[in-house]
Amino acid sequence: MPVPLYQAKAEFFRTLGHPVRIRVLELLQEGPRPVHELLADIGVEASNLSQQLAVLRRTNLVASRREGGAVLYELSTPEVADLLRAARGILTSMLADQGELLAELRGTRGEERK
Amino acid sequence: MPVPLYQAKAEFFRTLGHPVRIRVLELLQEGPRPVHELLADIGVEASNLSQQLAVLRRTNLVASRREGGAVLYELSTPEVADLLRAARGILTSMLADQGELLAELRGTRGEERK
DNA sequence: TATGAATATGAAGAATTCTTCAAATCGAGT
DNA sequence: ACTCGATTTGAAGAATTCTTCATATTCATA
Repeated sequence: MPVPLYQAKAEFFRTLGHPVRIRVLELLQEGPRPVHELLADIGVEASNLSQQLAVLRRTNLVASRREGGAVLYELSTPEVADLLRAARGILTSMLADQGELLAELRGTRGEERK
Repeated sequence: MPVPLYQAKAEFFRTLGHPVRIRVLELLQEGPRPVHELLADIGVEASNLSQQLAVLRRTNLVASRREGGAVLYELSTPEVADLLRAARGILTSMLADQGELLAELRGTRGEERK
């Protein structure tokens, strides 16, 4: 039983534990996209997005290449889609059960915490 | 497109972003287990494990019930297994690619950090 | 080569999460 | 009721992660 693997797994999940990073990954599922486009879709400061992209790059979840004036990002492996799908499955079934954030699922907007 | 859902997803992944919590989930895949047994398998302080179990409980990833003198924990949904499997898939393929932590995968033990 | 748009980087304070310690709770058995 | 083992809780400082600001790069084009 590989011991420090748990550490690696935890780090991996922690990488996904940020709303901007999640959005980026979901957007990239549809194919490569330039930063300025991500920037437009997700509404955060450019430097903030860049920081999050850097995190995703470090962990090799995404890769970037320059295309003319812009930088394109893409998923480094399509398997990420599987993961996101699995997560979506659990989340919706859990939310359905507890029914707590169901409103959110329907787009009600709001900002509760715990 | 549900907006604050990204927040919920991020929180969900962050919940998985801790080595002890990952181990607990993996152990629970094999079925319900009493705390003292988890405690023996994972080598941490009782109060630490308890804190992590509390986190998993809050997010409804696990459920607990009392069985005589001990408290049993179990996954609240077996779908968690899918998620962990998907993560394992990505991780191993990524590690294989970069080959960086491959040694760990084989049980070589060690403690490097970037 | 100078200018500008796009993107990245470094650093600092704010916010969040971890770990640990001490103390509380809950039953079981006496 | 009392005590013991098992588990949880609250709190505080340490450690990590976020956000933001200022500045740096990089390339394209004038």
